[in-house]
Amino acid sequence: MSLAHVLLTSLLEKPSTGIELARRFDRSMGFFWNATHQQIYRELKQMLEKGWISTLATDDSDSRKKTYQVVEQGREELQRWVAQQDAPSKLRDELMVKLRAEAQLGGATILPELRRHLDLHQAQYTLYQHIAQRDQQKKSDKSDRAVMIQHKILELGIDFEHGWITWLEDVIQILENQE
Amino acid sequence: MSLAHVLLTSLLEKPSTGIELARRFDRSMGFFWNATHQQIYRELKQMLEKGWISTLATDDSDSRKKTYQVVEQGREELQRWVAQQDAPSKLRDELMVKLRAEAQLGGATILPELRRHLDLHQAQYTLYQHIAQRDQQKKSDKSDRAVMIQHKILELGIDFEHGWITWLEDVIQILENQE
DNA sequence: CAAGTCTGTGCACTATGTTGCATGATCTCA
DNA sequence: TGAGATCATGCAACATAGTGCACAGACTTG
Repeated sequence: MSLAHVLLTSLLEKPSTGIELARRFDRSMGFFWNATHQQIYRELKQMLEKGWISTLATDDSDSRKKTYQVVEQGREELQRWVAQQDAPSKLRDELMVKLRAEAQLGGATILPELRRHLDLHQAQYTLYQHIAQRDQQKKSDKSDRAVMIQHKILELGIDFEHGWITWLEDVIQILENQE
Repeated sequence: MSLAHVLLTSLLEKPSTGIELARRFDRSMGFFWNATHQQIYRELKQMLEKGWISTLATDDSDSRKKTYQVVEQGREELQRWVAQQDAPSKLRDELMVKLRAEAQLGGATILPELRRHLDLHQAQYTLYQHIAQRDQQKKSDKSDRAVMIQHKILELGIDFEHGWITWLEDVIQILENQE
């Protein structure tokens, strides 16, 4: 299980409420991990029980809103997890299965799906490029290790999207010519 | 749920037993989908109940071994699923979270993990290349649509591994120079 | 031929992820 | 100021995935 560790990382970057975390998953953190708000609330509750995080005292007491921060024990747990060896994440892609299924079934029903995915990847690619540009202007402080790492992670996302786009264009073209 | 559809595709390619399917997941099919044998047996049982597959009558009756094949209803279900729209699979990568966590925690404990992943991706890349070469010799029949699609899927795998390798080498080098 | 290993199937349990709904608090604007 | 939107939290039920263990039959070797 590592949703907890994703949340610890996110909370280290900035103490937040459940919703704020969920929203961050639609952005930067979500590029390589995503979760619904229910998962997040459930996990936060468990992390609180384990003593990895605590609520900020500064919270307005008449609101139900709770802001969480990482405590020492949580930091240690994260450190332990980072050093731990894990297998590379497995790629699990429905589109590839569909392609292969269609190779067996015959027909060209997959083409619209391929085109749709191409559009989606192009949109994602553009989005990443914008973020990269914005970051470059905001913090030209390249010496900061954390900034550099975040930039590199974004770069990987861009590379992957580019790979998808090139590949999809190629496959679509081949399949179109075969019809 | 789509493990069932992955299995349908695999069974269309060749009627098989549970174990044979599991083994195939360690190879070609496993490049973009994987599952344990328990998942597979469980799913096969349900697919049998739904009437998507049947057992081959030719099976040796004193052995418990069962060979499954896709029946018409299963073929229709697969056809339906292929045409259906789905969101692109989300990338979910622990290594990226670890990197980002380490950016917050400081230290360089992540470097060995990065090097280990680099090795693993290099091994995978080499494996894919070998398979591609072997396939090229075996079936130079490029006009076959199914063969072409399988080749393209492998090519995507190769592209991804190459992307990882380049990126990891780059990041490792940068982090090493910062120490 | 007995003991050990391998093959193939499967159950039970736990972990993780998803969907639908409920509820109180806060905001907003006519 | 009160009706409706929307924010933030959460429960319950369900669906999917993964681990650990068990067991029967086949194969193999001293």
